[in-house]
Amino acid sequence: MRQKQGRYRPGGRPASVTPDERDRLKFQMVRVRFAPSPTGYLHIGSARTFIFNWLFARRQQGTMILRIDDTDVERNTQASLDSIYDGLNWLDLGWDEFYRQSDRFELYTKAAWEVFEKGHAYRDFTPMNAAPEEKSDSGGWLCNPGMRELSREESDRRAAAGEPFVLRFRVPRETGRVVTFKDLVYGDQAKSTADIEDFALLRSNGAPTYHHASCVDDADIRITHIVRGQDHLSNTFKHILLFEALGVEPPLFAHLPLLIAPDGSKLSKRRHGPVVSVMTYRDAGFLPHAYVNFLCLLGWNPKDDREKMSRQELIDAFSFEGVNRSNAVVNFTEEDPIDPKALWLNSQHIYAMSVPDLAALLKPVLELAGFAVDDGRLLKVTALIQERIKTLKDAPSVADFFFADQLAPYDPAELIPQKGDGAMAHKVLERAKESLATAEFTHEGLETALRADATALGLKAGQMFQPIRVAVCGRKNAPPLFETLEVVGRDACLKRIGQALAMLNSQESK
RNA sequence: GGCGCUAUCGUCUAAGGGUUAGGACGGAGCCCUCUCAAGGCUCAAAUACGGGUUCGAAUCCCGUUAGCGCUACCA
Repeated sequence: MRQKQGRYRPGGRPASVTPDERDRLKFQMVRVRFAPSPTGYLHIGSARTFIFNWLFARRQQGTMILRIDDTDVERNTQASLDSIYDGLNWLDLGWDEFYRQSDRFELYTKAAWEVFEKGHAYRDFTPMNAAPEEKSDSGGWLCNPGMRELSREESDRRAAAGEPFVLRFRVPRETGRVVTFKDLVYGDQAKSTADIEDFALLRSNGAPTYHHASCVDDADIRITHIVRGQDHLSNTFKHILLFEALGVEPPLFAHLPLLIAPDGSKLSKRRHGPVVSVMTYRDAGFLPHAYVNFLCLLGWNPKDDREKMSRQELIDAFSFEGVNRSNAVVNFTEEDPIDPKALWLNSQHIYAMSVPDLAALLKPVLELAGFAVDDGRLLKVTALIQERIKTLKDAPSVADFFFADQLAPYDPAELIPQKGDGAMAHKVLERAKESLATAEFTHEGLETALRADATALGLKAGQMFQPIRVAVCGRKNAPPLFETLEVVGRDACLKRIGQALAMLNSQESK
């Protein structure tokens, strides 16, 4: 499968392109990237950004690139990186090329000093922990006074003397120029250079900043469309200036509305807990594609009424025209941590699966719950529970009685039918015991026999069936009775009915 | 504070000058029915506020309010 190509394999070689290929691809081939920084697990908002990039790439027959933005050595951890891969692998979408910024530091350093030599950057020797109060005053925040105007000689002298500095971009604000670009989602954007601050390119430890490394990489790997969260919309003006200083044409931009919490705040692990991690949805028994489908519907629509869509349908329908501009709330509460619509969409995808496919997914879940799972029986059970589970994780609690040797304890009062009493339950179960011992053990045969029994006893169908259901399933709600009996099997049915009768007897004797 | 972005049912969204403002989730009710589901039908539920422009505004413009983002040697 093409999508599998880019899957991360620990120890595997990352995909790459040769310079020759690059020139060929440059010829208007769409190239997009997802660029997470490994400072935590894969956030659902990041996952959605990845998905939109992927959809656009596939739609345009372009290239999907994964780039790890790990320029901040202080904050990045291997554990975070691994959990991001876990999340991406679960989504099962894949990528075509891979880059890691920590492998490419020389590229950024070289580019930064080129920008400096061209006069678009200057050394700022202000100590790292300098008082920030100055910045909040009007105008003062644009740059640190004095440093911008330092002569080249003085700058070189202080640098040679070992004084630490950050390399800062020189925004051409005195020109009064207005930077503009057309965002594929948000439309025409404009900002005066007078309102753009001198941002850092290189830290005092020599490491590049996000803005710098990101732009240098985007230029180097020939990204054609930057598709990212709307939180970068304001940063884009800086990036355009940097692209120009680097001497390259800026790519196109498409910013995506953000995913937010029900109270309007941004999703955070501290405040909102595990709902912000994609792994939560895997662990909750979601189908990866169902969750992808759900995320797509947050901030995008196919311009018709479709909700449940296949991967191919999403690819075919995707465009930035369909992306809207306001942030989308992920609907969850403390009691109900999963968005109800996500749950519904998951159930829709489960219902649409073939029984063997679903059974294959259910098997490990049931085994994990401690059941010995026979494949033949699993297929039959799957058909019966398919419309009764919303997630894979629902299966053990819905299908337990098909696999357990011994039923979980239940209240014998549940055996008593509507408008009936213990005597009626007793009568029903005795009669059923006889019928089940001799009836043809298929759902048709069982239905014929048990309906005849109900008539013979002068009972309504429900009054006849409910005690049997409870005796065999251990609860009032279960799949259709005759199919269920058939799958449970004659011996187990008779045994459980016998146990139910014993429970009724001991109740009455009290 | 400065700059930028956004604003339709509780939530996700459609309608980009003329509709009884549509669909979906969730909620309520009914039907189907051996229970539970699934499915079908019905109901409640929205254009933040104020000004314009126009014969006509959810839609265009301005303002207000609210939310979000950027304003780091985080990304």
